[in-house]
Amino acid sequence: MPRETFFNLSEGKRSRIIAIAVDEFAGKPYLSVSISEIVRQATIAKGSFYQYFEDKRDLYLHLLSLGMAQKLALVSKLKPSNNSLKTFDYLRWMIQASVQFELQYPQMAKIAYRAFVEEIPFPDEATELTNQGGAYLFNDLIAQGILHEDVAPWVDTDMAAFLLSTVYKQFGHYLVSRLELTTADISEGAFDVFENEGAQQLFSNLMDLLEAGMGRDPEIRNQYFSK
Amino acid sequence: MPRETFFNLSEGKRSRIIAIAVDEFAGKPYLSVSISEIVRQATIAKGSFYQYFEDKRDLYLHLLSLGMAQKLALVSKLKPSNNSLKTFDYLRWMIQASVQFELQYPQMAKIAYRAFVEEIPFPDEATELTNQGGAYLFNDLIAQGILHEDVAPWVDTDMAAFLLSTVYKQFGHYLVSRLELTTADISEGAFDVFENEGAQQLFSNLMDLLEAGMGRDPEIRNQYFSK
DNA sequence: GTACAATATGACGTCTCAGTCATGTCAATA
DNA sequence: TATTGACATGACTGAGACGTCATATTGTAC
Repeated sequence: MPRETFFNLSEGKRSRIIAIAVDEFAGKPYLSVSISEIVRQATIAKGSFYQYFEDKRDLYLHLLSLGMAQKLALVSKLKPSNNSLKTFDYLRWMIQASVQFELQYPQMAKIAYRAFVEEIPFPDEATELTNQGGAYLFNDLIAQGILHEDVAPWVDTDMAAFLLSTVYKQFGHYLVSRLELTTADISEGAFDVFENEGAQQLFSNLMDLLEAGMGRDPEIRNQYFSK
Repeated sequence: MPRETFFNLSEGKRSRIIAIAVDEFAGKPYLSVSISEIVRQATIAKGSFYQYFEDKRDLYLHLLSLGMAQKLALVSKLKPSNNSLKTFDYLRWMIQASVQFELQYPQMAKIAYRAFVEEIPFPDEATELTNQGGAYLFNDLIAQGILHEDVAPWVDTDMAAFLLSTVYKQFGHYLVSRLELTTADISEGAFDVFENEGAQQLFSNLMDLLEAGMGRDPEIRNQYFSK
């Protein structure tokens, strides 16, 4: 946790420092981010930094938790009022919301992504913060889906969860390159995946792919029961 | 390319240096790997290193190309004599071969993986070396699959290629954790995905998932043609 | 206006890094 | 034996890293 001094700072100064730090940690691996560079950009003294944060790790974990709070806020806002979606509708919503977050807060998303794929010197604390979106979420979803007969019973729950969480984590990247979105397109939340036609078509195609594979297609189901 | 001096070294010394370097680059991001540490472990002088390699980048690119050569060799060895596999059989083979490589040369696989997901200061040269396994391969595969009527025509080729290449790159990690393989299990090529029953079952389930989703299932096909 | 706490500062210590270079070693050749 | 050239060495440079600390400045309360 940042020191009290940091929270006593003026809103402007605080957010300027955070913005610069986010920029740095989104752009380089943890080990390559330099505190000296951050204080240079923020035009604060080195000593001031260490009055705000215990150390580099402290700043980094603070950014991660800020990002998670942002994501939670966005997801709550986007959550459909209709509470009992079918499995694949819910899945589609989850993926869309996650992609929307990535487009709206690309730097935060990148920091979280780095926490997954790159090594940081303290994996435990970091994964504790970012574990939203891990595979266990999808395990539940699929297990429920099988119970509700949305998902075929022959599906290996664990494997399907792997597949979904992998897609979940990577789909944002793909969508950006596929739709050739520029930073201008997506800055300031200007892009809404729930509204954009191209994005919706991609989601539909993806869900068709997944659902046709895992849905209770009569053919497959018969194969299963005939064994 | 390493300097001539390096190739004049005794086989033992050369491979010792390479093994240590592979270890380091597999264990840390590029920017965090230290030449000083490598020469320390290899008990060679700093100056000697710079007689073998131009610089850090030179060593790294050499490792990448070694890895790609290893992969190519393994894949050629594993290639089934039957040359005209159906799309999904071919896909299954590709994924299995890739996973086998990852199990047999886990460090090399990790280096290549890092080249994909982490930033390195010279992306162009690196991706040129590692571009095997990129999405364009799968684009071709699916396009051909549609032509040969193995793949449903409504499938978005590009999207499916994204899905497959993503799975392709990540499945090895998953298999290791799912089958709870230890380093002892997989060292020295002791593990053969083509023989192991648990692995084969997982591959079957994965392919069922994918094929049921993308295969020419009559139901889906009818939906497509009725539009 | 004075006293005291909170905040700001940047030079500094200590460390490690990539890369250099003058010097040393040694085997093969003449 | 003398020469030569390939290979080995590690102290050194200059840069940059994280984190500290003595000092300066600002702000608040009386």
